[in-house]
Amino acid sequence: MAAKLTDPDTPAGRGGAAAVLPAARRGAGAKSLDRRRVLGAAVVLIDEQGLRQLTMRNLGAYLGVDAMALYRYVPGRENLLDGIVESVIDELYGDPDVHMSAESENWQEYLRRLAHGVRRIALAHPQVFPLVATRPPAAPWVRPPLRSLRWMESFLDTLLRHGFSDVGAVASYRAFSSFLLGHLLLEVSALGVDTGPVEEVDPDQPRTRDLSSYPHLQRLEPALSEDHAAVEFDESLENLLTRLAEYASA
Amino acid sequence: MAAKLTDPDTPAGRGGAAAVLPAARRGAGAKSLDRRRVLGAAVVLIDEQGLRQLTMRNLGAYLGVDAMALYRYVPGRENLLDGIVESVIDELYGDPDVHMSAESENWQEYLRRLAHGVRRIALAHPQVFPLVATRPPAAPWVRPPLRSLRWMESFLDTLLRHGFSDVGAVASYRAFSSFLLGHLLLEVSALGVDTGPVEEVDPDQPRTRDLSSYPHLQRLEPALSEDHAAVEFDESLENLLTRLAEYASA
DNA sequence: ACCTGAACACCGTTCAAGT
DNA sequence: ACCTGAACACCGTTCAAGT
Repeated sequence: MAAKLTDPDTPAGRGGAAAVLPAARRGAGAKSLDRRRVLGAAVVLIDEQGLRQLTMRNLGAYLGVDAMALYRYVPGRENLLDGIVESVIDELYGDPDVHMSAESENWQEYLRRLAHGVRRIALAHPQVFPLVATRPPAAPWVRPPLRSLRWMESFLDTLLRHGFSDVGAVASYRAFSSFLLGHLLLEVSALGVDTGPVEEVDPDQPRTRDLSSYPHLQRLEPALSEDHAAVEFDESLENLLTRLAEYASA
Repeated sequence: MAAKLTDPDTPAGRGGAAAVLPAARRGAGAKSLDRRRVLGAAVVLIDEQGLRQLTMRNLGAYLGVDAMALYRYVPGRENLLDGIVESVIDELYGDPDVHMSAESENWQEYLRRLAHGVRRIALAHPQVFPLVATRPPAAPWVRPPLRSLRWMESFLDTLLRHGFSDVGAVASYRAFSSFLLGHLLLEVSALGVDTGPVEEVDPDQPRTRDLSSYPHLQRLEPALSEDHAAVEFDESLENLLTRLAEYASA
C-alpha cells in the first residue's frame, strides 16, 4: 500500500515483476512475457529502428505476440514510454563504476563517476535519450536526466555528508542536471537521431548547403564539424565541480 | 538557384512568402492562406492546446479549412514541424533588445542579450521549446537551440571581431549552446509541459508521493520546489562568460 | 490465465473531383 | 488556382471471444 501508482523507485518497479509473479518465467522460459521483458524489448526496438517505429503493433510483433496482448503488462503507450525511460536510467544501478563510488572518497569523485555513468547510458541509447530528456517528470522538482528519487537521495546524501549546506546541495543538483542535460542531449543529437523514416536523399541535389552568404561558417565548417565531445564534457564537468566547491565550505 | 531545398535562413524563408506570392493577401484579406499564416496558426495551436493536439486535421479546422488544403503550403507533417521551429526562432530577429546588440559594445553584452532573447522565446512558447531542442538540425554542426545559420554567423563574427581565435569562437558556440539548452529545457519542463490529454487525476489517491524512504528528499522538498530559474540562469551565464574570456586573449 | 479478432475512433497522405 | 471527399494504410485502445 505504501507504493502507490507505479512508483519507479519502488522495489517492484526495478525488475521485481518476477517476484510478484514468480510463476511467469517457468516452463516455456524466455517465451512468456512480463513487464520487464516488454520494456527491454521496447528499448532494443528503439535502439535498432528509432523511436518512431515503436508502436504497440510493432512491439507486439517484435515479441511474437498480438499487440493487444501488451496491455496486460503495460496500461498504455504513455505508461510504456515512462517505463522505458525508467528502465534505461535503471542501468545506472548495475554500473559498478558508479555504484562503488556512492559512499567512498570525495564528493568530486562521486559526481565524476555519476556523470560518466549517465553519459555512457546516453551514448548506449542515443535514440532513447531524447525521451529521457523531455518526458514530463514524476514531480516538478525531479529534473532530467537524473530522474530517479533514489539517485536524487544518493546525490543529496553524498553532498550533505561532505559538508554541503541544504541550499548548496539543492543548487548543486540543479546545476548538475543542467550540465548533464545540455551536454548529453547535444552530443546525442549530433549523432543524427531519429531523422524519420529513411530520409530519402535526392542524389541530384548537392549534398552540402550553400554557405556563400556566411563566410565565417564556410571557413570554420571543418572546425565546427570536429568532435571534441569527450574532452568538452570533462572540462565543463571540472569547471562545474570548481563552482560547486563553494557550497562545500559554506 | 542558390537557395536549395527549404533553407531556413534564406530571405524567402523568413516570412518572405508574401513577396513571392504578393497576390495571396489581396481580396478576402486574412481569409486566404499562405505558409507563414499556417505556421503561425500552428504555433498558437501548440501554445494553447499542447503539441499532441497539433494534427493536420486539427490545424485545418483551426484555420477554417479542410486538412488536406494545408498540403498546398506544407509538404507534410515533418516539414510543418521544422517550419514551426524555424518560425519560433525567427522571433529573435524581431527582438530589438537582441538586434541592437549585434555590432555594439563588448562581446559579453552581445551574448547576454542573445541568451535572454532565446530565454524569452522559450518562456513564451514552452510547449514548442522541446521541439526546438530535439528536432534533428539541418547540419550536424548546427546546435539547438540557436539553430539558425544566420545567428551562427552573427555569433562567430562578433566573437572574432573581439579578438577570439577561430577555435575559441567555435568552442564558445558549443559551450553557449550547451548552457542554453540545458537551462531552458529544464526551466520549460518544470512548467509541466505536454503531460498529455487532460491527465485526469483520481482525487481519492493522495496527491503527494510517498517519500518516507527518502529522508533528504522529504526534508528538502520545499527547497527543491523553489523557483530560482532566473537568478540561476544569470549566474550560470556570468560564469560561462568568465570561462569564455580565456579565448578572447588567446 | 493469457492471448486473439473484430471493431472504433482517430492519424497522415494521395488523388481524383469539384468550383 | 485553390479547396474538398473519398479512400488507403496506418495508429492506440476496448471488449467480447477464444483456448
